[in-house]
This record gives sequence, structure tokens and C-alpha cells, in this order.
Amino acid sequence: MNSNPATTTPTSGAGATEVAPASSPTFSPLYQQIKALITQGLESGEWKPGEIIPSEVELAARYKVSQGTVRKAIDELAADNLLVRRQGKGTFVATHNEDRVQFRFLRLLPDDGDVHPHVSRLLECKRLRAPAEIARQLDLKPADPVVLIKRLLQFDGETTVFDEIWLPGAVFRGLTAERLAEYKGPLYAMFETEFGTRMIRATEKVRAIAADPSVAELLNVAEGFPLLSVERVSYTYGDRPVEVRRGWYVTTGYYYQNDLS
Amino acid sequence: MNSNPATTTPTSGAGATEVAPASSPTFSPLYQQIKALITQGLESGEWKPGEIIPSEVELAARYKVSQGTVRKAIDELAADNLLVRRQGKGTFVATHNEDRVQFRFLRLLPDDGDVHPHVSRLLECKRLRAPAEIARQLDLKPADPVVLIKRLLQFDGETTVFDEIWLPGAVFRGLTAERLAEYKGPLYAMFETEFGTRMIRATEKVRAIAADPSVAELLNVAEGFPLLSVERVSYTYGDRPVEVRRGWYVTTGYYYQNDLS
DNA sequence: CAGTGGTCTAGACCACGTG
DNA sequence: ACGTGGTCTAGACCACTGT
Repeated sequence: MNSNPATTTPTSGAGATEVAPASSPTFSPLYQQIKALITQGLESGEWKPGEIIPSEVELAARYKVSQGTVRKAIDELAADNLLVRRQGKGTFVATHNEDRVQFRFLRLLPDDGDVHPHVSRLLECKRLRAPAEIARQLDLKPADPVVLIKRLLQFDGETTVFDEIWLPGAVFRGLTAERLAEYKGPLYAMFETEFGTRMIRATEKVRAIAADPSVAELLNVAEGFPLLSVERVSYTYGDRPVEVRRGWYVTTGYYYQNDLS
Repeated sequence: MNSNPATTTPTSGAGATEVAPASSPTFSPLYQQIKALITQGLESGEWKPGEIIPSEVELAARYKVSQGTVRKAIDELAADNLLVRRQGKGTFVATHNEDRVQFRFLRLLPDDGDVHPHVSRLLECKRLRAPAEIARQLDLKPADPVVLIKRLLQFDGETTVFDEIWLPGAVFRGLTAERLAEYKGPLYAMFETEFGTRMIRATEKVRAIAADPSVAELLNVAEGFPLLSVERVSYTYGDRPVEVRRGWYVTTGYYYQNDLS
């Protein structure tokens, strides 16, 4: 269990009977090791999104640690949005499917606060060789195959967002315009259920830019109109980048919401 | 200690000897009550920003609970950035002064990733009666006194940000242009040390807009130039709003950073 | 009722920082 | 050497959800 350099033998540490925290350089707490083991189970597909994972008592037995240690590991994984606790029921693998919190990755809200469902209009879905910049961001070799998706989002009938989405071709083998068109629900839900790739976190760079002619036409605004430019890189398990997304947002009647805390 | 409706008498609950969790409607965990008590101490000024608070053992004794319960309360307060734990030293009240993480509230970063210190240029600081919209956001009565600060931020010599900052006059009594000019360091550090008001969290609404003539001149850009408009409302203890800030950002060579997790 | 996560306690030992 | 927070355990009971 304990993979620290100094300790492999159970000692009398911490009132424990099975394992003991190491007492030397590069000390790693037991619960972090458990956290890594559970993450491994998620990544390997042992427990799939939406499914329940073994109870705390079971995991404690499996890993030969106390329930409290498993609890702390799960606590952190839940804080990272990898797991979801439900009292009385169990602990579940987080999913983009039934989470009513799908707005974790879409920060554009209407000024009047109402909840308008949005509609996606697919423009294009093609495969090509990665441009240098995209390859760099996706951690691919230049000219590796990638998928490029272009789409519009309409909020309440108004065309508000234009997206260019770049995905590694190797991971998204078999992704076609047809399958995209068929699928109902959020893109990330599809990626998760159809391609086994779950988006964990993302970083965004936001800028104000002037609409160029092509984008202006798509979004029904004048050339030079101020748009929000949003460059997103999304990561999956192990902090591996698996999506680069460039969005152009019309922010009249809508705003990009952010909470600093 | 326990303020639940059903329980005031110590029972034999949870292996405890002093208190017990309630067993009825509107149940509130002990550690949350402790959390509230500690927050109260912060708000009342018993422990000031930068100071150390009593050790976990001391607090446990004071509140007649176990150290583990105090620990959980402090854990959450640390997660909320109200406290800072330092192993071997103690637990401290968070401060905007010596935190090297002052970029929690300034999300504008240069494209090249370098760390350019920014310089503030005060344009104006006057007192007036709150416009209706500002009064609403600050939870004041219309025409209540407010302070309005206008300033520019220069990054590496370039004028990049224009800010209009609205503060409740009652709280910021004695805030003048002179005192602002004197003070070195972040604005929030000054608010904290000089006016006893600590900013805890904020929400921002970001939009792309065209520069109007007056702002264009201040920022050295053409009229109509795309700017990032950032509307911030900041809150202090008890989620009371104490600042409304409107910022205009030039995002050429800079971007607004956001992390979705 | 049994099983799950949630709370609480008590006590041990470890790692860190400072005398 | 001592005090601080950090980790780990063991065991009890509570709250919630299903059978």
C-alpha cells in the first residue's frame, strides 16, 4: 500500500495496525495514495460515469486502511468533481449526462437571468492534420490527425455563439457529422459516453476582439462588432489536454459569468 | 453550544461526553456551529487579518468540542480563503497584504506569461449620492452617500485598465484622494487595514463592448475599439456587498484568465 | 430493517517550525 | 524539547434511502 521509499513494512505508526506513514523525504500521505488508486479505477473504466463505486467500508477493506482514510480521499475527489456523494445511497462517478449542473462549462448567461435552453446547429465536422499551434496545445505531433467541428449556438432563437472545436483524431475515431447530429444533449456528455473521454477541468483565455467578415456573417453582426473571444483548453484524467476550443460570443443581452472566491 | 431546537442537554450521542448532534428537523452539524463562531470572531475583529488565531486544542477547549470538530470547521474556513493554515506555526487570518496570491482578484495576464508589476494612476476620488443602480447593488437606500474612485492601471508602462469603483460612504468614511495616493500596495489591502473591511469573494459579469469616446481617450485606443467590460460586485463577511466596480480592459497583449473546475 | 454516507470523539504518532 | 498543524485509526451514533 505505502509506496514511500523509506517504508514498506507495517510499523506501529499512528496507532495503525496495517500501514504507517513514511518518516522520510518525499512523504506522501496514505489518503493521497488511496486517492490515486481510486482515480486509477476511474481512468481505467472500472467504474464508469454515472455508476456507483464500492462503499467506504468496502474500499477500506480492499485497500487495508481505515474508513476515515478512504473518506478523506473521497472527500477530495468529490471536491474535484470526479465523484458525487449521495447520503444514504452511495458514492457515484460524476457524469456530464444527468448532472443538472451542466453550466459548469458554459458561462454565458442572459441579462434577465432566465434559463433559456440553447440549441446547437452543426456547420461542419471534418478530419485534417493538426496545425502547429493546435498540435502544441493538444500535446500531439505536428500533422497528427485531428477533428475540427464548427457549430453555432442559438439562445432563444438568437445566434449567440460560434465555436471551433479541435479534438485529437486518435481518441475521437469514428466521430462524424452524422453521429454529432443524431446525439441529443451536451457535447461533453457524448464525448463521455461514446468515446470514454471525460472532461475534468478547463482553462479559458478571454479577450475582446472585433468581428472579422466571416464570423460577423455567421453571427449576424456588423464587421468590427465587439465579440468575446474565448480560448478553452480542456483536460481529462492525468491532466491530459483533449480539446481546444475557440468561441466567439455575442454579448448583447448576455454576459460571461465568473465567480472569484 | 448546540443551538438546535431539539437538543440542549448533553446526551450520549456519538461517543461524546459534552454535546450531541440534534436528532430532529433543521439539524445543523456541530462543526458548522463552530465555523459560525469562528467567523464571528473574525467579523468582530477579535482576530485581525494577518494575526494568528488560537490553536486547535485551545479552540476545542473553549468551545467544549473535540479537536477533530474544530479541525473540520477550520478546514472549511481555509477552503473559503478566510483562514490560512501553516504547519508547525499555527492558523492565521487571511490577508490581502502579504499574500503572494494577490492575483485572486486581478485576472488580467500578459500573453507572454511574464509577471509585470502594475502601477495605479488615480484620476479622481469624490463623494456623492448613490445613483439608483449602484444603491441597489450595494444594498443602500437611494441617494445614500458613496465614494467614487476612478483610476487607470498601467502594465509595463501601457495603460491597460480603466476602473470606476463605487464604495458605501458610511463604511469608507475618511477615504480621500490623498490617502489613496499615499498608500502603497493593493487597494484591497488598504481597505482591510485602514477601514476594517475585508473582501471575501466577488462575482464578475464580462462582456465585449465598443469603446465610447471618453474611455477611448483614457485608454489610448480608437473610438469603437473592442474592450472587455468587467462588472464586479465584491462581498465581505456575511455576504454583504461592499464594492461595485466597473472595469474597461484593453485585451491586446493581455487576456482575462479563468479556470473551470 | 439494513446499508450508505455524515458527524463526533479520543488518542496516537508524524512533519514542521522555533526555540 | 516543545507546540503547531497533519495523518491515521477505531468505534460510536446520526441522518438519509431504500427494502
